[in-house]
Amino acid sequence: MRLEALARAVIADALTKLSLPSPSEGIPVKRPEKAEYGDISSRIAFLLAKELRRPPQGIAQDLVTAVSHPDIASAEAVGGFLNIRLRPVALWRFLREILAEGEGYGGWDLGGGRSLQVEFVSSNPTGPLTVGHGRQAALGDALANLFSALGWEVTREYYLNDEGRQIELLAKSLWARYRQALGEDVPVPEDGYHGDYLVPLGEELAREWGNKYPGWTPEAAEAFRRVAVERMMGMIHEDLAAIGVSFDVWTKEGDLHRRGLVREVFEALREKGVVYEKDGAFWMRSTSYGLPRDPVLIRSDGTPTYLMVDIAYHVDKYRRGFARVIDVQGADHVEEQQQVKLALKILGYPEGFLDYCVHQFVTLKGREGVERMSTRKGKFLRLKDLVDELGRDVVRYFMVRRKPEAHLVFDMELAKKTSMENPVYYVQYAHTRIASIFREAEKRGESLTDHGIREVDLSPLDDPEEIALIKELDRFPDVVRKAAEGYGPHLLCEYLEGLAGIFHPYYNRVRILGQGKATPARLALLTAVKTVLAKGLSLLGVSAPEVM
RNA sequence: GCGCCCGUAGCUCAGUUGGACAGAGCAGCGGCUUCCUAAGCCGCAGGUCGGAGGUUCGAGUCCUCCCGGGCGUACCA
Repeated sequence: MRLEALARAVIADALTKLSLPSPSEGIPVKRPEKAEYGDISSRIAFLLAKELRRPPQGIAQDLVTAVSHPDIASAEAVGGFLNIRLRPVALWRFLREILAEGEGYGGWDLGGGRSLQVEFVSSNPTGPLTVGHGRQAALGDALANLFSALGWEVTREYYLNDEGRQIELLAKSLWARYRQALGEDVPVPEDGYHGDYLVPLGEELAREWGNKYPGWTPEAAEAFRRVAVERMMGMIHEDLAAIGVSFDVWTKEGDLHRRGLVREVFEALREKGVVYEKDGAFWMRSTSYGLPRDPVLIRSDGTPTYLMVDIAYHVDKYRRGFARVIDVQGADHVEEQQQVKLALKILGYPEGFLDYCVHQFVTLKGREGVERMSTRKGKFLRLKDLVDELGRDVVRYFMVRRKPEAHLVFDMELAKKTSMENPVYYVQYAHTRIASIFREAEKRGESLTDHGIREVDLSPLDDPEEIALIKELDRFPDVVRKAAEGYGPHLLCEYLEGLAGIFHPYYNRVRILGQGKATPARLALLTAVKTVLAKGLSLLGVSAPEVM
């Protein structure tokens, strides 16, 4: 049992003793910011005050007299709050439980093995991945890890849009580069892809194919489309490999069409009476449901829009048996998201099935020319290049360090620093230091065996920083849960930096080895700290090195 | 114009279901290292939480309006 659970149990017991009602929303407990307010406090008296028509402080005082538990050192009523302080023995027991759980510590069984899909990146194969996609890759992968830790069966999925107008433009842009390589002055289409990355490929095709495609014919379009998509996918795979993200399922847009799903879902919407025809196209009556505009589902040339396919894709996800789907997408897709959600609602799919994790964009501070990135204009920094420069861990960590819905200013200066000013190294180095102590302990014959860890006397852990460390370790599972459910891996960064922030000063001040009875106790504590640091970092997709 | 997001210390940002005098890192200033790695540690200073109303015993947190910034507002994806 952890701190919050213990406090709730103790307070529930006191309420029963006093014949007071227990609030339906549960007993609120919180770790106060100030040490003088104890280890854990509750504002329960405020909740009961209205119902009982008594001042909170009086209720809190009654609770103080009724609270009794061998783990509780003291209870106080201050300004209506009930402040509880624990005996160290309770914390030692928490630590022992953490050690017993080992690497599984921090996990939950909330998912119950149900299947959940995280769809992310899903960048069109029109160019390599940019730094912006890097945020999505890091974010999506971290969320997938977090939901796995919550007990969900997680599938990572990439939606591959390998058809349509953008791909046509890509093909034509590549063809233009190919003609240029043959010495012809063919411009890249105005709204095409102007990035340098197509130049060497155009040269390559010029060598390989010679003057086989002098004009932009259907045959040329097909040939250039095929090779362009293939090569762009190759680059995307390189970028994903660089940042260390892999997918379980790749779904191609073309497959959805071939299965007739798009048509079927369109007809289903039509039967619901939300489709109308205008100017030769078919529109969805979204404004009737409060959305700002009606979107086109089927163009006047008979082809479905991206939205229509997207709706069908999500129907497919439901049929594939996912209990929950989280799409990680950029803020420029918000309207699209509203439309998809509306369509699913009209079709009768459950409300909570689909949810979006929307993130804002990345700007690079300290790098000229790529403040605002655009794949089309060829103004971007390739993800792989950033990873090559900074290392995977740094890129990953920086990308998830801010809450998704806020703009991310990627500080190149800070990211390049290898000192502990760089938060990634600050956290990793805490892990490494502990590993280093363990190696030293081994040398000196002071290290703990697995058996020893279970049996060790923890009572020497009475230093305020040792107590603080245990309390912080005790918080870890809640952080994991909040980071997952709130789509906020940044909370995990905060937590890890905080934990490292207690450890480093402690390490600096307190000797671990050669301290008699205190040594095994401290080694046990550091074992738990190390486990939690490693687990936290791994949830973010960041390594926890033994040596740096 | 309309929709969504953001606006907290010089900078980059946290702030859990509204709660106890508003926090961290960096930058600034001042100290500290014979040690299990100084790729460090300690301390000081710094904010009318964009502005104005409102709800509440209590608002950085909820509601309304305004200001500033971003994104979207395509028969593109």
